[in-house]
Amino acid sequence: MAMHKYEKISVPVIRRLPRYYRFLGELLAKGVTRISSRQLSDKMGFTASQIRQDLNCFGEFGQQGYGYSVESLYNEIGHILGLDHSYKTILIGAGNLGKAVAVHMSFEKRGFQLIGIFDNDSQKIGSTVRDIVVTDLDDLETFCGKNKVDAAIFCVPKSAAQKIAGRLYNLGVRNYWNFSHYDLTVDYDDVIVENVHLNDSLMVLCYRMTKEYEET
Amino acid sequence: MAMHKYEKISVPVIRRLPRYYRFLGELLAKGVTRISSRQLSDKMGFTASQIRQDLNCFGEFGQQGYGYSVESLYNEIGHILGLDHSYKTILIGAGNLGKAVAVHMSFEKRGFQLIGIFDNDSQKIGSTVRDIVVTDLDDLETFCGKNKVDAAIFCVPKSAAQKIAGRLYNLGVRNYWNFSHYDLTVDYDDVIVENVHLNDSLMVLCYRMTKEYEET
DNA sequence: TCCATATTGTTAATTTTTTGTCAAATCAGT
DNA sequence: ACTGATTTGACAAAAAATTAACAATATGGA
Repeated sequence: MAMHKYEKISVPVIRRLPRYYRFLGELLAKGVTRISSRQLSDKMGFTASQIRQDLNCFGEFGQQGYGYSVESLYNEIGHILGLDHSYKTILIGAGNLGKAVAVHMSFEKRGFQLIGIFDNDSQKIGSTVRDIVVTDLDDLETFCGKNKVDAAIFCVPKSAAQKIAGRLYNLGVRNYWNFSHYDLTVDYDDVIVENVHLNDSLMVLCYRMTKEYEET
Repeated sequence: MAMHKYEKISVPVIRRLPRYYRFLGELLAKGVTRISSRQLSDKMGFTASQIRQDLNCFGEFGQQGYGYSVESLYNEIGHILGLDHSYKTILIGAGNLGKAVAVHMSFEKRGFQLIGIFDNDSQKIGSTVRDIVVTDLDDLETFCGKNKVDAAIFCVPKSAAQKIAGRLYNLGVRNYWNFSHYDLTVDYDDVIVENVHLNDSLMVLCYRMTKEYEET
C-alpha cells in the first residue's frame, strides 16, 4: 500500500522526516490521537502546506476534514525511514565519543543493532561498553568473516578513518556513519556515508552569535 | 574591508562556510598556496560557480587569472565565521556525551572558551574533565553571577533541557548548543539555538540504506 | 439527512537556490 | 610589450523548493 510514487525524494524532504517522526512520537507519548497539518505546523515551525506536500511524497495518510491519526502517521514514517530494520552495526573507536554514541543511541529503535565494538588501544580492549566487549581492531577481518556487518560507525581520529574505511569496504561493509572530523569519500557508488561534523555545527553557532552582535 | 554586502546571507550558504574552512585548512596543512574555484570544486563536490557565488556574498577574495590564496581565504572565512572570538562557554552535563564533547572539540579554534562544567550527579561533581572541575548544577546561579557566560552546551537528558534553559535565560545566557534529543524552543527572539540531532542523522542513514536495497 | 465547518491532496504561483555564461582582468611565456 | 590561456565576479537562466489556492471530501451537530 505504501508503494506510492517513487520518483526520487529530495534531500530536504528526507532530512525533515526524522523531525516529523520525533514530534509525532512526542504527541503519541502525550496521548494525542489526531492532528491536522495546521496544528503540526504550529508546533514544528514548518508551513502546513509543506507538511502536506512532504507527506504526499510517500502516500496519502490523512483524511479530509479530519487530519492525521498520530499513531498511524508515526508508524508510517517509521516504516518509510526503515526503522523496522535491524541492520547489524559495528562501532570503531571506544574513546569518549565512541562510548557516548554507543550508550546514548537507542539503535534498536532506529533500525540498527550494535553487534561489535573495536579499538586499537590495549587499555580499552577487553573492557565492556553496553554489554559488548571491546575487541582488538586487528580482529576486524575475523569478526566480519563470521558476522554479516551492514554498517559501521566511525569514532576514530581523522588520520585513521580513511584506512579503516578501506579495510571495511573490502570486508563488504558499505554503509558508514562517520564522526571522524573528516569527509569520508569513497570512490565506489554503492557506498552510503552519513558524515556528522560537530565542528561545523559549532562554527555555525559562532557565525550566528557573531552576526547577532554585529547587527545590534 | 570585509564589510561588503550585508543583505541577509541564506542558510545554505552559511552551512557551507565551515566546509570551505575545513577543506582550505587541509590544503593549507599540505602546503598548497593557491587554488582556483574549479580545483576546489573538484575536491569538494560543489560546482565552481557555487563556490564563487558563495564567497562573493562576503567580498572579493580572488584574483582573476590567478584564483584564491589558500591562506588568506582560510583566514577570511575564519573571520567571517567569527572564529577569532572567544565566547565564554559552559557545559551542562558531564556524562559520556558531555565528556566527549568537552574533550574532542578544540573550542579555542572555533571561537569559544570552555570555562565551566556542571552536573547534578554527586558522583561526577568534583571530578575533572579537561582540567575543569565539574561543579554542582545548583551552583549555576553563583557561577554566572561571577562570570559572564556567552553560551551553554546542553548534554543533558531531554527531560532536563527545557528547565535548565529557562534558568540560563534568566542568568543572561542567550546562545545554546543543544545535544539533548529535544528541540529547544525559546520564546524570546534574542536567543540562538543550534540543535544537534544525532538520532536524525542516524535515521537518515537508515532511510538511505533501506532505499538502496529497495532499488536494487 | 442536511448543512456549515474543517481539512486533505493536488496543482499552480512564487520564491529561493543552483548552475551556466561571459566580459573584464590577470598571469605567464616569449 | 604582446599574446593566449586562465579565472574571477557579475548577471542571466534554469532548476528546485516553498508557499498559496482551491476543489473534493469528510466530519459533527441540528
